[in-house]
Amino acid sequence: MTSLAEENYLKAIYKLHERTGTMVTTSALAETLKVSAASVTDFIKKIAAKKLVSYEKSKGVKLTEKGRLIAVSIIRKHRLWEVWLVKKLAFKWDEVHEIAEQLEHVISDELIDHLDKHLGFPTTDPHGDAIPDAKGQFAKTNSKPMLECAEGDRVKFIGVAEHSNSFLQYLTKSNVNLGDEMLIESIEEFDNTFSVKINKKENKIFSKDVVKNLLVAVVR
Amino acid sequence: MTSLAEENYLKAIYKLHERTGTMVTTSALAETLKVSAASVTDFIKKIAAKKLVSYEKSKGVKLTEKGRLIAVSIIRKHRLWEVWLVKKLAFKWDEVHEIAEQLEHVISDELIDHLDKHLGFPTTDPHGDAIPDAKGQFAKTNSKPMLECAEGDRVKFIGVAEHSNSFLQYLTKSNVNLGDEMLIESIEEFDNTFSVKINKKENKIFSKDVVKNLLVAVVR
DNA sequence: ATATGGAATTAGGCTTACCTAATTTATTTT
DNA sequence: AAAATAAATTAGGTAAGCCTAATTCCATAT
Repeated sequence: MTSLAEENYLKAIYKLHERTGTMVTTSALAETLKVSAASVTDFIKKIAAKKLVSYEKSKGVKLTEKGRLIAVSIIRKHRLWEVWLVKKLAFKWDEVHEIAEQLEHVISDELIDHLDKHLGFPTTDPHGDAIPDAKGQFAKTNSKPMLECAEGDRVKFIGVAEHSNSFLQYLTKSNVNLGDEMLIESIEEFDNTFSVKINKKENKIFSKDVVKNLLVAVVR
Repeated sequence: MTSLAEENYLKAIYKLHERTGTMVTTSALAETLKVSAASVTDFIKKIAAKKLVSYEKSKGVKLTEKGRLIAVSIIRKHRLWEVWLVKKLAFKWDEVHEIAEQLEHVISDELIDHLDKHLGFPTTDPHGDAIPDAKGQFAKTNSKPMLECAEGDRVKFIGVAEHSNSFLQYLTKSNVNLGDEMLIESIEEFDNTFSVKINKKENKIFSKDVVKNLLVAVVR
């Protein structure tokens, strides 16, 4: 049995590790889970005893394979529910996170299998994040932040590195959508402002804060 | 805030009251919730303090209007999710209860509104139970157990009084489905065995245990 | 009116997941 | 290398929701 708290800890550890590539610290977990550091230390000991994480005292934690599989299954569920909310229930991409945070904890493999089928076995969620398969495998993508592109690159906008509502709403308001093709016409060297032509029509100016969070795949 | 335990107590109180028409006893709640009577007494005091139930010591509890509204909203969610599971995800009517028991606790009025719309505002669930509206109102039906019908009655099968998997599976196996039209050809007075013609085609024999759990509406 | 058996409540505890305050450990700065 | 600072851990506690055992309440039969 995996409790709600356990699922949330494992997911948080997974995401923090993905972001930093290092062991996950007590303070980082306390921060993301909005609990005290003391609570984290406590809890970590329990899940370490269950072999869900390996724990080096005062250094941090890492998921074991067992823990990773649970974390990935939660992420799979979260992302499938997000697809459902957007595709079938007509929610906007900035409205689905909190609801999916609840739905992801519903336990039923059959439910997830049926949902996956109902959605046509999607491989990415509404923010462009990959949906792992039932075995915990991610299809690998070749996306990178637009910030790393060069002038003249023709790219496709396939994901966001930042999931805050304000960023998502900024994109919506600017009529920038997943799947858009973008031609990078010029880059202002001084402040990394990008001048981009979208879908061969409109021209847009993106600040550095925007382009570092736009994930793109180079076309051709 | 309403906790998971609270939602389950309120729902159980609602259903037991619906069944018996009287105050709900500690032992009945302990039985349905699978907890000890002592736990029930404890918990009842807490929800009584929150004015969700009125409690007469050693006599039982009754929902207040506040408590009833919460209970009904859980039932509404449960039944809408069941419709979704059957209509959209192709589950069978005997497979949806446990999953809906989890989904019913997801909190988001917007989600339920969107789901309701996605399903075309259904008024009954896959077992024929009425789905209350967002204000907690039930459309009233004129169903009764087939046991109360007379020979020659032409009725429509619109619900089940018993939701056990074994009964649902018996009906499925017998190819008896919600919406079927049934003509009661004869009733064996001795043991209340009913002889019924279904959809003007097949003849079926139903035992008393079956006919008391088939809810029907008289046609014409 | 009283005894009795079943239902309900009280008393005292447990576990989970959290907390604050105090202490220890690790990392930087001087 | 010692001192200062930041991070992590330990100690001791809380609330929710459950438990068993002991006690009290209540309906019914005598």
